Amino acid sequence: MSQSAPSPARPAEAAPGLDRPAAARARILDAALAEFAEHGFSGARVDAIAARAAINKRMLYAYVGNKEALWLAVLERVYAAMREGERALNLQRLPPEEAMRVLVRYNARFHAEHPAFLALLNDENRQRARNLRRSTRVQPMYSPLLATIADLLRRGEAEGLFRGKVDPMQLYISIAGLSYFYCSNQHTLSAIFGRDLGAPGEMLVREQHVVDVVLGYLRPASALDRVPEV
Amino acid sequence: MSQSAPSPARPAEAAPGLDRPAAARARILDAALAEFAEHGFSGARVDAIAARAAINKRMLYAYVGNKEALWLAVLERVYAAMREGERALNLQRLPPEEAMRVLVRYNARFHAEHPAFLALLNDENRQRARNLRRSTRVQPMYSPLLATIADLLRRGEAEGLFRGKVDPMQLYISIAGLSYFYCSNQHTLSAIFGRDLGAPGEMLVREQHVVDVVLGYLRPASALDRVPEV
Amino acid sequence: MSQSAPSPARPAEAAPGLDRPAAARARILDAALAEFAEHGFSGARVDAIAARAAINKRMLYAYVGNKEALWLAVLERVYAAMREGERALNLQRLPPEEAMRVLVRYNARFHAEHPAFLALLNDENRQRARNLRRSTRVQPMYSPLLATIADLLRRGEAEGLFRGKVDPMQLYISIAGLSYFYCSNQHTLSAIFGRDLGAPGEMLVREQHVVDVVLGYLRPASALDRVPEV
Amino acid sequence: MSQSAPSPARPAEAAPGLDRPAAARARILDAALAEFAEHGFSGARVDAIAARAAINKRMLYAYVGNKEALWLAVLERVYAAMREGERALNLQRLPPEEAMRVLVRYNARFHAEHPAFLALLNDENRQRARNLRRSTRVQPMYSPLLATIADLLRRGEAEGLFRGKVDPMQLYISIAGLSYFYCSNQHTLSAIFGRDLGAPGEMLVREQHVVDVVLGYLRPASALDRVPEV
DNA sequence: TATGAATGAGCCTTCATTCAT
DNA sequence: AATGAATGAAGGCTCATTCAT
Repeated sequence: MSQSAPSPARPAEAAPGLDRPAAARARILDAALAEFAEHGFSGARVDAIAARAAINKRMLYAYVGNKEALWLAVLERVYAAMREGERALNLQRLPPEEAMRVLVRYNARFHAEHPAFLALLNDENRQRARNLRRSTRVQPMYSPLLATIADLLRRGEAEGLFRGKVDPMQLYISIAGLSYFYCSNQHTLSAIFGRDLGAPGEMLVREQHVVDVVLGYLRPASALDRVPEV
Repeated sequence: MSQSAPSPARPAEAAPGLDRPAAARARILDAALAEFAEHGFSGARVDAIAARAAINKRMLYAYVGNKEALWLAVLERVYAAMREGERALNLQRLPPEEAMRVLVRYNARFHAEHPAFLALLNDENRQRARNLRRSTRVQPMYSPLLATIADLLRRGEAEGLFRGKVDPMQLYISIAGLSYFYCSNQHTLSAIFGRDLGAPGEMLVREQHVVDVVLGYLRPASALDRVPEV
Repeated sequence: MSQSAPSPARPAEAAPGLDRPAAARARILDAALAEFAEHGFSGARVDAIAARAAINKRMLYAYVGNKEALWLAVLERVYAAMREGERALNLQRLPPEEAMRVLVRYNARFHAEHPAFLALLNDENRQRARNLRRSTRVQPMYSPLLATIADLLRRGEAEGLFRGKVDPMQLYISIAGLSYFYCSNQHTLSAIFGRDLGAPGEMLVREQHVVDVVLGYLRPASALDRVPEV
Repeated sequence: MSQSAPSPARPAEAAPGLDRPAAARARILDAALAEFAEHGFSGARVDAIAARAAINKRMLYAYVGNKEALWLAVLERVYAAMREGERALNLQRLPPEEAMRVLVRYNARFHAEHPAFLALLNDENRQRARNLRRSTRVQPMYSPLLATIADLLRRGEAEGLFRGKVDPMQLYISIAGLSYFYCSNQHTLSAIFGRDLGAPGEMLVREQHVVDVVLGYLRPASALDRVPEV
């Protein structure tokens, strides 16, 4: 049909705004993310990725290089997505306490909604970040985040809402860890505690708990009259 | 037969108190833990495990069955070790705040000192706890822990030291997550933040931070005069 | 079309005296010779040839057919070049001994300067001359050569310079073999004898040796007063 | 049957004097030589080698390592065979002229009877002796040969049979080259000259020619009365 | 004429597992 | 109890060749 209608606007492809190669590359990365998350790096099968992406295996290699390059590309893309979401929160425009709550909830939900990302990160850590260390794109994403958090803490402390002397990096790691662990280890935890921690209700409970922990921790010693509410 | 005849007279083995098969089995599990942690389940090589254990590959199969059974055996052993350590803390004999501190620090150190355990758990979660769910040994280990924590929280609340309405399981997951994430993701975090988070000094800083977060969170709203000290 | 219109006015091409297709074809053959010589027929990559020739792979197929046709084209061209050089020596105009020396030296230098030709021939022989046998162009090149050599031998014998009963073909094969083997097997010989036989000085020594062998052999039994000089 | 007759002399194998692994290894090398000679290194198929050797592909890798190691093993074995034959000629016990004739004929026949060796050498040279250079076993085989030839030349010169100032290495390369080229390039030469140079009769003619060339060349200037006979 | 994308078969290598002793 | 040899099925990657434009 696109042959009989040679409108130059539509590049003969379904994917909107992407030419054929770019669309194929995107399909490949999606497929790879899924496969890697399900089976880990070693367990993932390039054939399976090609099949998922509905692309010829040879083209996959033409587009991405090899399994390792594919891994790194996926990793970078997913890091970028997470950071871009954080950036879009515009935390600096919110009052400190609300900003903190928003950040915590964003993290919790991102982790809950992107189990593949967690799986990927875990395997990358098993390899001692061998691939990520080679990337020049990820590290620069994180200094703005730390700056934002530092600013938040300063503002909160100035307003008497937050305790002082909190290291932004440690705090960020705590925020992330509180929901990361719950999501990443959801299956073993469920098995251990005999409870389905992946159920929607349970996720919400956890999210609230994480908010409570973070804000509870940040309370200044003198804030007897303030309790974090929902 | 060697089980029914624990005669200490036969010193054909180096391992003290273990008969030959038991020693071999132990060597196999050690080797498997290391190999699995380094390469993940799929990446681990049965040949490599046999070589590490200095045992014939055929014997390995005779002792453990196959790769999957090996995985589960390793997993159970490591869970048991961790829980046994927690049990030995005898938290119920300590005052609530100190008990909490001890529990948090134990967790932090266990995670720091057993990276292989974390790697194993991550891969098990990637498989949706397929193997762990089959285990009948691990789940029973954890109800006593939750009971202990619940008791701790009750006592702390009664003494006006802890806030009320804290879910023991959520708290335990938080305690674990705060140090788990830091240790498990140490390499990617180091890459991202351009800082070696595995350095001994950094580990201690983290440990203190985790203690602060947990106890800071647990402070009751009215505890204006209490600040967690080192 | 560019053949029927050899207007020198259209300078759209760098190659002088060649229209576009012919220039492309020449580039392809050069590229193929190099690639085939380096990697052998099976090891040569069509992609690499196209890249070396700076031409689209599809065009390569349009111009030459396929890998095998390409091989034959290269082979024929290189045979033709060698024979053309021999023809241009105009041996029949020289006195027999000098003519022989010139022929021997030409051969030696051609082999030394065209290692790719040797590599090609070797691989063609491995295939039992499968391709060359299909060629109708090469065989006719060689009868004039044999005639020339036969004439040389006759003249030399008549003048009492050469021994009699020498088969021109055997002699030609000997002349070729004496330098071919040295050049073609230069690397293994160098390894075996622990000496770099490819060094310029060594090549000259070899060339002189080959002249000595051929002329020494051709001496008639009664030629006590003649010694081949440099 | 070997089970019911546990005679320790027969190692349950058909191959005489070889245990199972050694026999398998020998079969592999034979198969590899044939395959490499027919198809070159790149064209040779490991599957085909395994099939020819009637061995499981996996075992082939267990025995030899990989394709390259296989190549080198074959190369070394064939070099050793050739040199061992030369050594067994016991040239130093023969009068110089006869010794030379024997050496030349041995070379010619070895080349004629081992086309696979030639094919192997050609491909090794295409790779610039990449593998052979790594071998520590081949080079030492050749110094005794050169010493023998040098001794031959000395004795011949002393007896007034050979010319002086002949470099043993150059002479050896000439001897080899005269028959190597004929054999190695037999198929292209046959195609070019329209004659089957591989026919038994033709081989004998060539052999005689090579003897004539070598001994003809070696004649001293004053040896008017000596002509090399058959 | 010229080109980027596509393809199916095949290659080297490795794996978890079992046989035969 | 213990071992070296064996195996069939993949797995990552590449190739010569052709399609669609």
